[in-house]
Amino acid sequence: MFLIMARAATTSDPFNAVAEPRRRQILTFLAVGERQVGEIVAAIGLDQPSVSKHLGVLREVGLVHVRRNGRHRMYRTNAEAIRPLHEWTGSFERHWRHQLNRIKERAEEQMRSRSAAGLNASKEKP
Amino acid sequence: MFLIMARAATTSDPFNAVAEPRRRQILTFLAVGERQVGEIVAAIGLDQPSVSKHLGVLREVGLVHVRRNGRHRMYRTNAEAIRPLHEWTGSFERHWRHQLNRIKERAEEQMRSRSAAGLNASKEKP
DNA sequence: ACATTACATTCCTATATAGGAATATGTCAA
DNA sequence: TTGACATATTCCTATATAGGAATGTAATGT
Repeated sequence: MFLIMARAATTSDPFNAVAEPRRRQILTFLAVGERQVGEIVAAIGLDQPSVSKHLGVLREVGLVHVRRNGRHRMYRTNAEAIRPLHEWTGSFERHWRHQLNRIKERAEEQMRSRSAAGLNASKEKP
Repeated sequence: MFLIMARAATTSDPFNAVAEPRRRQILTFLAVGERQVGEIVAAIGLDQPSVSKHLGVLREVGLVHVRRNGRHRMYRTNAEAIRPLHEWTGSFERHWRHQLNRIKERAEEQMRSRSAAGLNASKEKP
């Protein structure tokens, strides 16, 4: 079917879908509650067709849910679909905590060696 | 400078950089400790130039750090750079918790109404 | 100096957008 | 029915890849 893969489709998974800043904006805007497309257009400051297309992508990966209400469509963020991203990034949490600890430890060691070298010569003012 | 924006550059921010599955694989592999390129190639099962290019992208957005060691280059994941993604996705945590609560509540209500309707007719076995 | 090893970079191409413009679809109101 | 309004979809185009092939570069051993 595909000979070469230029780049993964934005519709293939949430990771690709949220790579687009406007879509992240939309998700944040729709997280607080249901909004119709016109409201999103007004809030994001993008033309209506573009917003509809972004919503289409978000729909395909399940990041938003839609409900028809007369001639309006009420969109809302499906936070559940964002959870896998949170969990993947969270798998690195212990590593950044570890990195921070190393930095802190080095800083403390510097403090100690400095005060040991200068004794009370570096007290209060340089 | 730019007339139209086809799609944000992968080198522009971590969100775009981790949109690529192979790069997520690499980040996971490099999270446990320093590894040289050859080891990544062997582990990921991608040709060396491709791995080097992915590493180039990850380098540009600060997701990995490099250290030269003779003719080898030791790469490691910079977990700190993943933190913003974790925090952005985490901003939706209260929403998915809320969604889960609503689902749970509805399920419980169904249970109640079912046992109320069937009384003890639905006990143990259907 | 020279071959070898370990990576990085460049060139090429098919593909997947993202935005703009224009058009289609669907719904309500008079 | 006709019209107005709210959204979605289609067509077009410049752009940014991702992978494959080939090449460039730096460091080490002899």
